[in-house]
Amino acid sequence: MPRITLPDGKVLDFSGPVTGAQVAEAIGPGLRKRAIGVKLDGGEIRDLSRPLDQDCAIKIITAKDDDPDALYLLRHSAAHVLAEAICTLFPGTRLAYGPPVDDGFFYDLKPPRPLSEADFPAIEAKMQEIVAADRPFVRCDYSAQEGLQRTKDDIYKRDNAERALQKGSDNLSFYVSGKPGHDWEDLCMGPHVPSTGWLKASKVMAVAGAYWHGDQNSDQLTRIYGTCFADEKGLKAHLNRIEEAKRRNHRKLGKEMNLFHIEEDNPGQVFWHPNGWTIYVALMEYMRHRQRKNGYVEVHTPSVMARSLWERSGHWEKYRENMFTTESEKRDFAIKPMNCPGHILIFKQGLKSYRDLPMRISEFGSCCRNEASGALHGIMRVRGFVQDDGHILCTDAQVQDEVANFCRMLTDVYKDFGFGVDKIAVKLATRPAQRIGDDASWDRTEKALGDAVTSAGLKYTVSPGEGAFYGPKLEFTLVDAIGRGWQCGTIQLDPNLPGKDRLDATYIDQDGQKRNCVMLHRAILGSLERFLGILIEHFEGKFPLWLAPEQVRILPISDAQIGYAHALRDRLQEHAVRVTVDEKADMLGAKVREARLARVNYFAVVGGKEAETGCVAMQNQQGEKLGTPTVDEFVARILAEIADKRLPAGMRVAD
RNA sequence: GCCGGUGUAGCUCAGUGGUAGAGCAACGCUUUCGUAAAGCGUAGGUCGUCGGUUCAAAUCCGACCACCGGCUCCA
Repeated sequence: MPRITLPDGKVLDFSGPVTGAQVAEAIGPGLRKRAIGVKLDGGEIRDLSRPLDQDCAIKIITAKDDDPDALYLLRHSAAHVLAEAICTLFPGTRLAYGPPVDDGFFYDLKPPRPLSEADFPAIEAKMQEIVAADRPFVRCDYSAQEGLQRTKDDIYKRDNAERALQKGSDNLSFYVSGKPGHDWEDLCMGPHVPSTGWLKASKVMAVAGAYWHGDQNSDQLTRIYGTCFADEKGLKAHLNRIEEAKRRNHRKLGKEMNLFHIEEDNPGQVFWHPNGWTIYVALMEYMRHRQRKNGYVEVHTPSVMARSLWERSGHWEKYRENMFTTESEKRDFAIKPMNCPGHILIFKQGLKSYRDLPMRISEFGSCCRNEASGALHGIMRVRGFVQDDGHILCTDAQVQDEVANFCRMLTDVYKDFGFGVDKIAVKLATRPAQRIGDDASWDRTEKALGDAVTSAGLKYTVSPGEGAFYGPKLEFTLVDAIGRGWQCGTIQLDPNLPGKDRLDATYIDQDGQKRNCVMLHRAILGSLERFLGILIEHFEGKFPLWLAPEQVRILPISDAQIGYAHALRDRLQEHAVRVTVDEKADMLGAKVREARLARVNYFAVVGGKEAETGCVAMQNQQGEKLGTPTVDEFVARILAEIADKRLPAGMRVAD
């Protein structure tokens, strides 16, 4: 006699086991028609056709693009349709694994021949056939033995089945797209939508390689990515978002705006051009200012350090593969991949008192890491980069305050780029299986980090087991203007590196005893290269005035105003405004067009009228006319906006 | 590093075995112009690199390099 509680608190009593479909029907036939699944007690999602045999709170899931549960169901089912289409078109295909993921789903499989984008139209056509047939997804449960028998010819599925049994399943479920024993079936735990007809808005997106179980030494599989939405509108919006991301691509804008380039012969290293370096320096100066305000001292440590130092820090053993090394007079050296050892070496100069703690050391640390060639990605993933790095050497007791202060500093910084607390996702990564330190200290430090986040007005989720072997960490992910996440900030507790067995950073405590510090590794922007890449995409190259490479362009209408234009330029330049004059023989319309396409923040049109009255005709990048202020007013407006670090309209964050 | 794709002028791209093209940008001349493209002209390429097939290769084959999408990696 299950009692079913609905989301609005209403309770339905049934005389016997009911299916999700029957509950939906009981609520209303309209709902029944739109229902695709049911969610139990906020957790498990179940097929509409399966019984609900116990009291539970349920949500009937309907096909909606804004419901993650609905998308999960649709995409999981669409993965089956994709797999069926490929198996039909390419007989002999072995299936491995096909889960829903962010933005869609994939299916890992081994086709008889390599698949490429050229195969997509045929696959999509076959999928649409399956969808048009509107065949039901039918769940068939088999005993372990029978289930294994059904997968015996399929090594990956067989492996999956065995794993499921090991995890404690007492039977194995298969889903048939249509009639059992007749239509295509796949070992799968479900759940699925009622029938293939729900999957009209699906699309094959990409092909990629993947390994079985993600293991490089295991079989190489083909991964086909697809996506599915509740309706065409959702799919179209998704495709538009992809187009939008392409428009904002930092590599494209970097070229267009002449910010940087990367030489083909020198992969992973950025050549910053004047425009790009202007932004880079502005970022660095900004962070320097923030760090000073938060009690950091700035240092600079060598780029090349001897092997012996890296051996003591443990990097030579654990991080060797990612380090560029060199040699001089028979001694090995490495280019630094991290700044932490250098900072500890500075700390260790001279005897430190408890009064010196916490010591907050910052460095715009230029690091090189030998990233795998396939991992390189524009300026987002490079081999040479600069971090807004910092290490806080302190006592255990100071950790929580230091982390809380850090969180506040971080939210202040992110706000200046338009990322309010609602755009910052925080993850607390806790103790991994392989770790040092006792459980009591992990309990304490994990709690300290969590409490520090909360006290800064942020919320966090826990990633169990994701911490480093020596301590827990926080990771801060920014959500950009088009909804993508970028992990930037981090703070990580480390008692290992400053410990006795490593670099042995000590201080004399109040009681005269020598004790080891703990250390917090922390960064807010992370790699400046990457952060700048993120900003390019976030702002679509239309930087706030304080960051923009070309803040003002003066457009004389004819050569007669060039003298006036130069005088205006000199006025602005006195205040270090980044300004140019367009002296080309073009007509005004062409100059305006170019200035706007170049994403210049403001342009000042000066013709005969303005020259006579000492004014400028002011306009912004968006093409809004902003009146004809006098030169003094114009300069004042520009300087005020720079000083404010004002963000583009619509991106400002409320206090 | 692995899988799939791509590589032609500064940029965007056309060119499937027979004399390397277009638009934009650049440069020159004319125009001196009032808010998203004035007109005419000139110049610009070892077709990613190396090797092979062929009378002949941007085009076909092989190797390598870089980039793109993923995977992996990120003590």
